[in-house]
Amino acid sequence: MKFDLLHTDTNSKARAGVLHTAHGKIETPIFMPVGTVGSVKAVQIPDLANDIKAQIILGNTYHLYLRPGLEVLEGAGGLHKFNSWNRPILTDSGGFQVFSLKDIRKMSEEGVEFRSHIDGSKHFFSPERVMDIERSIGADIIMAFDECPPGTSDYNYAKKSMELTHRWLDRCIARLSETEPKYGYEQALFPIVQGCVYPDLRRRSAEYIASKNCDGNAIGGLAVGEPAEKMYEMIEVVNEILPTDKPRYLMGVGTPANILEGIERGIDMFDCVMPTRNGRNAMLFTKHGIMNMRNEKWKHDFSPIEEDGASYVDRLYSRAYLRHLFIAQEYLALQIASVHNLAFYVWLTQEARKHILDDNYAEWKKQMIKQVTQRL
RNA sequence: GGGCAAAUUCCAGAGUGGCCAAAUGGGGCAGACUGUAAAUCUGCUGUCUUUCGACUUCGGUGGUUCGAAUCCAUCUUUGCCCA
Repeated sequence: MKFDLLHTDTNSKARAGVLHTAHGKIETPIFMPVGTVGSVKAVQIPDLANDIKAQIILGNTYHLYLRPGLEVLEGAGGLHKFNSWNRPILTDSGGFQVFSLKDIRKMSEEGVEFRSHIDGSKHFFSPERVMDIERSIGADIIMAFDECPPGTSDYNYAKKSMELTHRWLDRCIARLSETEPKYGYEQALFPIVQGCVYPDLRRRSAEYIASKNCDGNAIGGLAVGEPAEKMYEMIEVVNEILPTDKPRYLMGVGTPANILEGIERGIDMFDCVMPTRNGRNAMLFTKHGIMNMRNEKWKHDFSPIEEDGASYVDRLYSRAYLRHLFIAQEYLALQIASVHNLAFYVWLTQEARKHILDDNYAEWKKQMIKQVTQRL
């Protein structure tokens, strides 16, 4: 995997680059839609590719392992063939589920025992097991198995958790070196920086992760309950250490404003469920602000969803119609909102890229943050 | 023409003497959501007040009672049955 850093903004740390994978290139900074179970919820592949212009999507190791299971994924010839997305895919390792499923899992040095959220059955994830599963899924970028501790963790817990994540990383790397890709193309491992909101831990973690010389590096354990300012501070601390010639992925972030702030601090890749989940819950992100499409104020507003929006749905449908679909609980509402939000998110990162290449990112960002945080 | 039953807050529908401004569901209004256990969850939904609380409501009117959505009389309307 190769990363070309094209330009760094003069007045900020924002970067524009190109990441080359076995399934095509990714122009960074980029937002990556989340498709946990192998599907970006409510969105068809043609819309994802042609309208939203997604360049890479996510899948989740834990979810795909439980359902449909490895036999089916291997039988299909990997996730790309299974879900018909022939562009790059990144799989998360299940590390986030160590956080989100904290009530139905047990952690040890060896790994994590999960109770399936589907049927309660027991499953054991070790770093080695996770690497094997990610080989079977066949994503272009595979995440190391980590623990994502809550943003409210105390120093001692954060330190122990970070050290465990580091030991698990070594085991991931070892396992990967002992195994071959199953479908004949390269899979790149991205390790994950942890350390909660503690600068010295973040520094130590970033140094450790950087020393592994992987094809890209991720920052995890942010936007999990800590204040946004802490998150920005941690990004700054970590990005001083992570190599500039490798892509940096901020995991699970975030709001449009979070993403713009992240880009300014040198992040290249983002993913978040917010555009899809919040979209399904009637929240639209636009370049002019946030809209709750269930609100009565749209009832008689027959203007387009977003006149100058990035998707065809923005001009095809009116606000009043979309509100009607949400109120009537029509499936089409979920699809329109998801397509709109994802198109906006991808547009936002690609627009940021243009302004980085034009060397005026910082001032553009300032204006854009004002717009996107408004409530319409 | 006669008999029976019923009328409750936006709707449906509980409540059958004090714990009732009135269950529950729906509808309506607003909010939350950050590597997806989420097409989910939370709050409000008689009026006034920041709170405590006050006031007006259960088809109409008039009674009984310390106290009525609940009991009585009568009227109105609706449904069913008999002519």
